[in-house]
Amino acid sequence: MKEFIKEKVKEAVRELFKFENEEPFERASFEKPKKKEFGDFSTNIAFLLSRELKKNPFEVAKEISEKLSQSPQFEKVEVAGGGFINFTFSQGFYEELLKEIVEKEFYASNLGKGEKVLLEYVSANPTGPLHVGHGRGAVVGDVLYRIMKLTGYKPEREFYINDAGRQIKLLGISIYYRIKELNGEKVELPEDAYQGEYITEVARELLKKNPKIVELAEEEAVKEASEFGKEFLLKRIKEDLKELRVEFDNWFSEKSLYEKGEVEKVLNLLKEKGLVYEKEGALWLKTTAFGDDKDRVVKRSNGEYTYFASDIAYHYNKIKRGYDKAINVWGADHHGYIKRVKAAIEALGKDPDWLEVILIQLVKLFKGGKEVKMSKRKGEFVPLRWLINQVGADAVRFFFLLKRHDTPLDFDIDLALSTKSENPVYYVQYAHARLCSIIDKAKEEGFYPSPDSLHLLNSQEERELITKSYLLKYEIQKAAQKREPHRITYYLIELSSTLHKFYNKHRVVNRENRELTQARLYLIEGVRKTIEIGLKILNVKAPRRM
RNA sequence: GGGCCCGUAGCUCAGCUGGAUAGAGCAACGGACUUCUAAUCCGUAGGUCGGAGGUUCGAAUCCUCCCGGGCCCGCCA
Repeated sequence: MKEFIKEKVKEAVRELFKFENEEPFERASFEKPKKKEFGDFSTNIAFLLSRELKKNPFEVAKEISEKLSQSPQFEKVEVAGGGFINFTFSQGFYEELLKEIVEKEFYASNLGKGEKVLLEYVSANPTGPLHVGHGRGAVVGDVLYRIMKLTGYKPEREFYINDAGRQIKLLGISIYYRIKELNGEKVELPEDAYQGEYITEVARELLKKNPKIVELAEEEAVKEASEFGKEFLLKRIKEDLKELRVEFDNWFSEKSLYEKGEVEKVLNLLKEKGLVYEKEGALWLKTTAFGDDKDRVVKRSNGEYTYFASDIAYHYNKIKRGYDKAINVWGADHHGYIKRVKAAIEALGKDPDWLEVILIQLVKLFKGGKEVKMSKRKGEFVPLRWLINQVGADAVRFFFLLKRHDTPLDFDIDLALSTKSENPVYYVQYAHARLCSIIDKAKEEGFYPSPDSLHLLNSQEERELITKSYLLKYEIQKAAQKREPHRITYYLIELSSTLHKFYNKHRVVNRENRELTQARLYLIEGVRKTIEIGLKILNVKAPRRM
């Protein structure tokens, strides 16, 4: 629709003004105007062209509109507001759109042109169950993946497992102490140990599996506890993700980077470039050469590599795997880290814009008007699983996409459980169920969708349903381009609203008028399909009955 | 001190690569069920888009400064 109008206008401009430069068309807006008096589609192209052509916008707009009025797809083409060109579609054009909606994959496109994109998200440490913050990142990543797939990108999903380094050792220590405790010893937990209840659970499991662990020397036991805990908790994380319907193509292990010597290799590479130096017994990367505020340690004076070091190796690995683009979904608390990683990427000879970082802001839970919090003292977060059990995966997914990912989200649990229109999940799902119910009812009475008499669909509400449904295509494109999956939820709420409005004004099944009934059923089927696709992108259920 | 993000209706937020009279939902008030699902719809009311300048034919949107809020600045991950 948008491309169609753009092409039409381009053609007209070429003929009228012998103007070939396409650049203004890229900057111009071709949109559905907010006010319906302004027609079905509108463009500001005349304003942009007026500069190039040295003519006043109104004149330019007028010439274009006169030319295009003759096209069969438009009922009228008018100039308003000093230079906007407003298009009103002809009945025939609506009919074509509707047929495309019902019969084709109208929502897919090739915007991404086969670009290979690596989407990395969640990447939680296997040192505890997922919390709600992880969940938000998971849903954003997962939905972005679906959106990019529909727009012609070649996305891949990856979870980076931090299964090496200090936090894993600490996990082992924490479990070991709990084992001692379970064994009747009185223990004082180390300051920085993981305190959560789940640690005791892991300890109990380990003790069940290998009761002899208590007889081992501390170092040995801790090592075993680390290994066991890591596996156990990773499994738990995978279960949590499954509950949320989030999947991955690759599970990438940090430890494997060390085992294959990739960390060492990449540091040597940087050393050869003269970007790594020694100071105070530690190894530093000269990130300041690429805009960072200060240089960063990659190997500590005690001989251990930093997390940053393996991250450099990880990103080097991503580069070597040949992706056109890498997108990382991170918690907002990591934002100070972006510059450093981008500096490393540049140091490795890659354009730092190759890496894009999507920051996920905090999620706060509210119930009964009060914030839900876990014990702050123990540094615990609300587990994702708990939230899913409260409101269900559908509501969790939908609510996580109710706001742009970079703004803090207040999650109202009572609202998510409400079965009124105030709850947007129900509002949208209800629209779908309502449509199914009409179609079923019609079937009982012997009516079926048919495109034979679509000319009867000429009311304001019907036309709006058609254009609104078709807009899904452009919403998906915008969401992909701007990496903003929440646009789809907003779109669905709007489409549902348009549908409910139609429903309250027009009756679909009408025994007196078979032609109109079947044409409307055809329309309804198109809308139903559109909502279903939209919900599928969010991976939220589209119920036939509620 | 440096950096990033945010400030839009009573509340929660859309809109932000500049475009026409700034939009939803909730809350408030008044209506619509002998009807394909009232889990819905219609109407009323509600705004100096934090403030001040600037750029422009045109600014919620871009630039500068100020005010207010959040987050980050470790040989942690």
